[in-house]
Amino acid sequence: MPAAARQNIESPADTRDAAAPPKRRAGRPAAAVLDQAVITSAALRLIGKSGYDGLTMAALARSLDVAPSALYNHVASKRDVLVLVEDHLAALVDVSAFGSEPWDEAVRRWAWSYRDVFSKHTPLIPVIAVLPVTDAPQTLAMYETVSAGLRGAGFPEERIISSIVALESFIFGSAFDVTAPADIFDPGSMAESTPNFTSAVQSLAEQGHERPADVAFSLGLEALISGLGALRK
Amino acid sequence: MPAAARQNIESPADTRDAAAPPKRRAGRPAAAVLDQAVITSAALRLIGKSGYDGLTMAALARSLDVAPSALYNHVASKRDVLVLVEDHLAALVDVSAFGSEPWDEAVRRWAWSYRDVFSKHTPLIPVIAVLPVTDAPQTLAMYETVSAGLRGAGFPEERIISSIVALESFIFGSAFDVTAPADIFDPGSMAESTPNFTSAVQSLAEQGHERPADVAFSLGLEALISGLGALRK
DNA sequence: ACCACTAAATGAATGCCATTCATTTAGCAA
DNA sequence: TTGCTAAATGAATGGCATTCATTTAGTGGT
Repeated sequence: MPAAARQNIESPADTRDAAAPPKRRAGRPAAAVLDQAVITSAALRLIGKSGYDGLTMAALARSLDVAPSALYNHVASKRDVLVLVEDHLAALVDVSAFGSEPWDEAVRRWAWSYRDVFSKHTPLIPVIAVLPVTDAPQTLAMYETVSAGLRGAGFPEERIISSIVALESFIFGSAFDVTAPADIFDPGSMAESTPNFTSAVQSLAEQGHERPADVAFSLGLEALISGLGALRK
Repeated sequence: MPAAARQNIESPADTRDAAAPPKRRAGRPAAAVLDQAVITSAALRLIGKSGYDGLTMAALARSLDVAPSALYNHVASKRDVLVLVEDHLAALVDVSAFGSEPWDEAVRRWAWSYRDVFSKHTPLIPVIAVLPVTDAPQTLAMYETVSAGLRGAGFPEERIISSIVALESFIFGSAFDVTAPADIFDPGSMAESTPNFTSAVQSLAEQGHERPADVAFSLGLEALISGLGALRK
């Protein structure tokens, strides 16, 4: 299966229609049905419709009107499918402000965009966080842009990667936070034994923020931006 | 499916009791074998030995010399087992510096300890991050201590929870980072097309830090501490 | 024009998995 | 003594990712 090697994610393709044409028995098709781009966009469609629980190799194959085993001619494992999806999403993260805006504003827009994209795809985070950059070219391209931006802003060379990692860690953690239920901090019957926590929760609730996760994200992000910025040359 | 191959719980791979005990047929035991504490510690032992991939309901039952279905008398689902484990770990996080040290030093110790505990248990993070506090009393106790500490340090009431969430998001993200492979940032064949990133990686590597993840964590944590601290009353 | 080779499909099989359920029985309360 | 219930069993269900032998349509070489 030499063709199953990863890399290079192209743009999405067609929308497969549901009308089932005459089913061939086996053998080489008139034209190859599958490739990594087709698999990636089918996976994204499936995730959008059924969530990550619905993303199974069987369901993915079904959505492409293909046998599950056929996928393995193009992908070595389900994890590979997740990597393809991840790299596709990385291209959606907005890095456009690097080069046109001051560094801190560029970081701000990048971080919000990054969090927003992956808050809808939190099951990918454990995959991304330990994924060698080589396997994800779009992700690598994002890092290149951010690195260049920080260097241009006067970040010392040896602190650029650490700064990105710190920001990214915060972003990933915050992406989970977005998906938490609204009442996650309701102490319920334990309220009496946790007075400080309970009143802090109450006090935040009284502020009536629409999305409390945004408040925490803004707070942390601004702290990181000013803290990291203070260490520039 | 052949019933013979389905379940062999009488596997000799038993760590608990080398002497084969007389196996009862069914019915109520002389004394109940299982409860949540027993299940929790067996799960921790199993995770320590085989990792989270090895934590299956079947393996857990086997380690307790019990049928898999017996677990469901004490736990509603595998997720429940994970919650039990999570709450056990929360009790290991060091909050002792709150009350005996200045707030920033207390936060520092808490954060490092929190990260260290969960960096060995990253599969729990997607569970914790959306878990209502009511379901995890030890975790709630931790929040109470931290809340009290921040209040004592002059944090405005309505910013306490957001500050904790920001710190916790950073901690969770950083816990993943600890488990990343050492060469995660090796650009490989893409080095030429990513000069800024590549030289930043190179420059960090030349510093020769033993654990690069610790550098990023320290950098981000100190930024958060000073940024959040600046907003006190 | 033939032929060999190979990429890309099939469908069956493997060995997992979590969870459900009818059944059994020990021990306690009445 | 009777009857109820908690806590166990073992079988069954319907998933899951992955592997493999097999098939066949094109393609490149002669």
